[in-house]
Amino acid sequence: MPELPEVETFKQYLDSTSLHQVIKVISVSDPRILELDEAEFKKALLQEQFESSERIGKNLFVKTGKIYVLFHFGMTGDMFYSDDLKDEPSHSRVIFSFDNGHYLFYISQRLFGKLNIITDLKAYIKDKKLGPDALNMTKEEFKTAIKRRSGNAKTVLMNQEVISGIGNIYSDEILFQTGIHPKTKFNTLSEEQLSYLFENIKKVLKYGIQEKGILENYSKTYLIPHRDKGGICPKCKRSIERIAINGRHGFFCPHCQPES
DNA sequence: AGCGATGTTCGCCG
DNA sequence: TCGGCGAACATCGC
Repeated sequence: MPELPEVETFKQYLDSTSLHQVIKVISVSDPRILELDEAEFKKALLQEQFESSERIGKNLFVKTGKIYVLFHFGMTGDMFYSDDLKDEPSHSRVIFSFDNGHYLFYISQRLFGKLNIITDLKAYIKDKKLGPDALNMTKEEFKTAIKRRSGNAKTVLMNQEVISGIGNIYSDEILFQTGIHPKTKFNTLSEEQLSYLFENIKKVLKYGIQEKGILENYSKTYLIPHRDKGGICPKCKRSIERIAINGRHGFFCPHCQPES
């Protein structure tokens, strides 16, 4: 599921369900999801509580005592909270059992997600070269982040070292709403286009959060509901096209997003 | 049966 | 150094 709006939705879910409960048991059904030794992971968290969480891009950092647990969701991550083990979802990989009899399931169908323990958040962000959070960045941070970027617009938006949080689907939507062709060289965009792009990044991501990342519910005026073969542009009613960029498939409207 | 999927990372090449 | 490209990771559904 997860780009920024989905991870923000997970954050709100975790904050409203899983804080301030002592972790009594951790069950790891597939250790490949852990970026560290399973014993170390458990040692760091057992008898601790999740106190608060912080999201940066697609990363969710959950604080316990003086460390953080990093939840990364890959392409198919999810979480689920329940008071009954029988509710265990398919592809649940790690289960946190709390002292109030509830469980938090970390789900990852394709095992592209990762859990880790982070002792120094600032150092981790620096090490990963994580760009400013796409939702929370200021205009100044945005301008600094994109300085001298010459790659195509879609690739730059999806580069987590430039701005963090935007993935394949939302980059398409943002470029669609801004009227920029996905292959436009970033450093050819005008000041005006950049301002409009900045506004639309915020607007689209906020809308996604408001809709809890449930793409099926998105307004038909968005590109997202039309991202399939035979899709029709909601603005001009012409055909949506699919192109390969950055090892992914992007969708755009050649009429509303002309090549410059 | 084969392809592709909301992500990240690495190696190769220009 | 940057950027484009392809592959790899692992699984499932269309």
